Parts: sequence; structure tokens; C-alpha cells
Amino acid sequence: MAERKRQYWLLKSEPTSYSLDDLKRDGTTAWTGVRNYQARNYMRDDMKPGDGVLFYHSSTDPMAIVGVCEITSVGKFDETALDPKDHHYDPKSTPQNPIWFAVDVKYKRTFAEPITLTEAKSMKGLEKMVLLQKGSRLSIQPVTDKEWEIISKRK
DNA sequence: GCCAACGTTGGC
DNA sequence: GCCAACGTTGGC
Repeated sequence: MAERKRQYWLLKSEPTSYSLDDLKRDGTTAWTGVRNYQARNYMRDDMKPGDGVLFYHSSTDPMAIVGVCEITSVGKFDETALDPKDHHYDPKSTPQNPIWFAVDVKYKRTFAEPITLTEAKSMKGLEKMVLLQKGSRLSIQPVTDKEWEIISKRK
């Protein structure tokens, strides 16, 4: 069987709800609570252990790509759908008939200097990046090899 | 706080 | 299956 090529992703999070520092503390976390079908599809169908992840802080000052993580599981059932007290509760999603999925994400490193949204917009080679497109609000986005190469070079 | 962009829902 | 109404995201 042919080796699958490593793919790259960007995960958005509001640092007040879950920051890269939180992930550094936890080591690994299940990326639960995603309730958007396109983002779900990426987790369920496309993400594989070893894939690279850029971690982005949204709705904060400054908004920035703050570091690098790694996918360490394939898509699995999102348990938060079962909990009536959870904000992401969805009784239609059950282990027998799963709708919502999560992947495990492992902390790798934090950039000494975050790449702010403003800076990213000025960087050569990132013009097509999903994050920078007008109206783009997907919380899980694919990142191209070239974009990964440019961004993950950051110390 | 505003609002553009987009996704989802539900009436028909 | 269309589409108006509504809700959410997230940059500004």
C-alpha cells in the first residue's frame, strides 16, 4: 500500500475558550465541539496521524498563527454530542449513528514571534491561503505544502 | 458594537 | 427543491 503523503491543516480557536498554552499544558487534546459539516468532513475523512497543524487564535488581539501541532488520531466520535449539559450537545449524533467527529491534536511548539493576521497578509506565497480569503470562517482549513513550508519555518 | 459572509432551518 | 428568515462567525 502506498504511503499517504503528509497533509497540513489550520485549526482556529478563540484563546479565551482554548489557547495554544492550554494545549501545551494538556499535551494532547480531542478537538471536539465542531458543528460544521465541512470541518467535520476534514476530521472524519482526511485528517491522519502525523499531519501538521497550524494553530490560529481568532477574535483576539492580535489575531495570529501562534504555533504548530500534530494530528495523532484519525476521526473518532465526538463525545460532547452526548452530554445534555454541553453547549455542543446534539442528540441526533450517537455512537451508532455518529454525525460529529473529533481528532486528537498534540502540542509541538509555540512560535517565538506569532505570525499576526496582518503580517500573514503581507507574506509572499500566502496570497491564496484559505485563512486570508474574504469571508472565510471555516474553523478547520486545509493548508498547502507551500504555505506550510513558509509558515512552519518561523522560529 | 457593527455587519458582511455564510450556514442552517423550515414553510411552501 | 426553493428561498426567506434567522443564527453564527469573526474581522474591523
